[in-house]
Amino acid sequence: MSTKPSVARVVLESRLPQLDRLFDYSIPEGMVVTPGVRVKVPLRSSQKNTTGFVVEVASHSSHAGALVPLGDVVSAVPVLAPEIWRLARAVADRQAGNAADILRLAIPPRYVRAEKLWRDRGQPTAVPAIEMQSLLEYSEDELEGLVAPGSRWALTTPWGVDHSPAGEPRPRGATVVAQLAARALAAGGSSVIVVPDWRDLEAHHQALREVISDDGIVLWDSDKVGSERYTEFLRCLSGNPVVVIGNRHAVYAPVVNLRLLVVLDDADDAHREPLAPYPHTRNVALVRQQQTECSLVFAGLAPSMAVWRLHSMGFLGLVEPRKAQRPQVVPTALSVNAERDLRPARLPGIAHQGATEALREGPVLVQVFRAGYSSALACAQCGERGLCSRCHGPLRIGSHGAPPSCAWCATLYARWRCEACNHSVMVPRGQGIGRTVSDFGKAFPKVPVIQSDGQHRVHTVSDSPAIVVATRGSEPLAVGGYRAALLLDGQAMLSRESIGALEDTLSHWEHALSLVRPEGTVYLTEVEGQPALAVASGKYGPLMNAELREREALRLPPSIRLASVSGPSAALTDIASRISSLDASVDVLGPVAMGEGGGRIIIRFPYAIGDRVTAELRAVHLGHISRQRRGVPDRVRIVVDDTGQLDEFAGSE
DNA sequence: AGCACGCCGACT
DNA sequence: GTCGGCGTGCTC
Repeated sequence: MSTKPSVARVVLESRLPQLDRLFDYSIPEGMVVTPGVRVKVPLRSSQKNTTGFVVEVASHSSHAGALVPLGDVVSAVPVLAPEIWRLARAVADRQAGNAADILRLAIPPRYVRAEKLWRDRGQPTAVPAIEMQSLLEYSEDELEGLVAPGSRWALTTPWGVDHSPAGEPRPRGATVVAQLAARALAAGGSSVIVVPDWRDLEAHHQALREVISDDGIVLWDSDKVGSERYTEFLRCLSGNPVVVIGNRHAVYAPVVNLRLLVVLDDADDAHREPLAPYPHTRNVALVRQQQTECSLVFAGLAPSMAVWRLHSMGFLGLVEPRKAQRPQVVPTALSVNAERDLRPARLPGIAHQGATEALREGPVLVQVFRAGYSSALACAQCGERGLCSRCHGPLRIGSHGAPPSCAWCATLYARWRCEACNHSVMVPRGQGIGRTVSDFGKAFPKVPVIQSDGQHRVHTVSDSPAIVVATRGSEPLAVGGYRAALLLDGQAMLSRESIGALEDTLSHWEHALSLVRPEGTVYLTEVEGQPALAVASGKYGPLMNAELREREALRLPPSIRLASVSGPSAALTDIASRISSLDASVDVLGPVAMGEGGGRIIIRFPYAIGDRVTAELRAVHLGHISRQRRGVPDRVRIVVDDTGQLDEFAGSE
């Protein structure tokens, strides 16, 4: 009997939970098969060939039946690194989903041309140039500690704006992260930096390029065209340590010798994976850190609830900037003024005065909540809703200057008359950004007003006096830093019916603060109590601890884990009973009806029994697949640890 | 997903 | 007697 490897264990690229296990195939004589390569394999039942990845080669199979020979090797490039396979398996188990779905996120589609070019070019020989700098805000010990193998951190990034040699402004935090990556690379280790959106990607890429030469940087950008994505992916496999900077899928980058894993702004919605099995970057990163013993850094201006929980448990160390470049914050809620003058209705006197003074020297930021120009319209005279006379759909303003149109049937209304009072002027309903812009234009007639929102985002503003009205998240960077900022809609942001309202609000406040000069002043209107105290002092601990205690009492995340299951009602009752019989600490909310014969339940369970619950969920899911009747379209869908599901659940009740 | 296997009603 | 309905189960 020969002992040479003749069996390939393959994970199939199939979305079916029934096929989410390894299949053994015999390796035909003369075929060169290494772990990680993509292969074509026959599946007897579904006559068609599928593809898969070789996870390992062995000399014996534990499969009782005869082995079918492997089809073809698609490419000799081992695109599935053993480390990534382990990660995919663990993440899939955690999410009660299948590993192939994770691999779909982790391994970009193959481009033959890109692969040829990469192979012909060969391995880069030069070691990337690294420029390490010391930082004002953190000691050298702290920086080294942040990249120490096996360590885990919540890192508060500094406020303020840095500039590239070309004068491009960018958040100071990007400089700090770049220095961490430089230290990891100098120690011979790779870094993976996962950021929420393309703006952060650009800023961090820029900061990295200033300290690490391009051959040491991999840009993992899902917005790139496929061939470029594949090229960058292959560069991770080249055998040399690199720094990968990218958005959420970059967390799966198959780098060699991972030393540092950074997740920026983990509370940002962009870290929620919209594809099954919906793994959140934060959770993938936690699994990967556990498996590889790299250092893990959750970086941001304000901690998320989940990160704060891990910190308060002692699981994450906290590192904060030493030299606070944080501007002074004045909560104005206690100094409400009664006089009526030309100032915007929402703006207290002290903030108005501060803005007036600051505007003599430079730009002032006004942060508002509503996204975009309030799209719904109402009669300016009587307030009646603007509705389409044809189909009764809501009228909207699309772009600036364009006439109103119906959101349903797209009829244009160049000349509109209110049905109630025959008035001819419409205004946005509610407090849109357009309203704020016009209010400030009236209150400060000599100063230009710049508007930035989701649709029309302004990247940077100059150092000359201007009022910059921006929706939260769309604040332009000011070249010289803002002289002052007004945070207008804090109360509305805080009182949203969303579990993420607090952390989201804190992070947007801190972001606005970070764009203001250290000697500037930030005025926070309307907000009182603990949130106002926290942002004024910059000490979030008491507020976060209180919030955590409350969530523990209410059994809300992140103090417990969540799974939501939607599907046919019969399946839900079965799943609910099987899961809740697992342990007394599990409880089930619902079911809430959702459409024809279907509904949704929410399962709450403690972290300690997480593995058992997700494994059982998977087993129950499989059971319901085989019982599924044809023609019934609503399948069972399981979403694990997505707080957005809780918001939707609350909204549907 | 596909596809085969398998056990009950109306047909040459 | 058989052709074929689609419920159930398997895929190395």
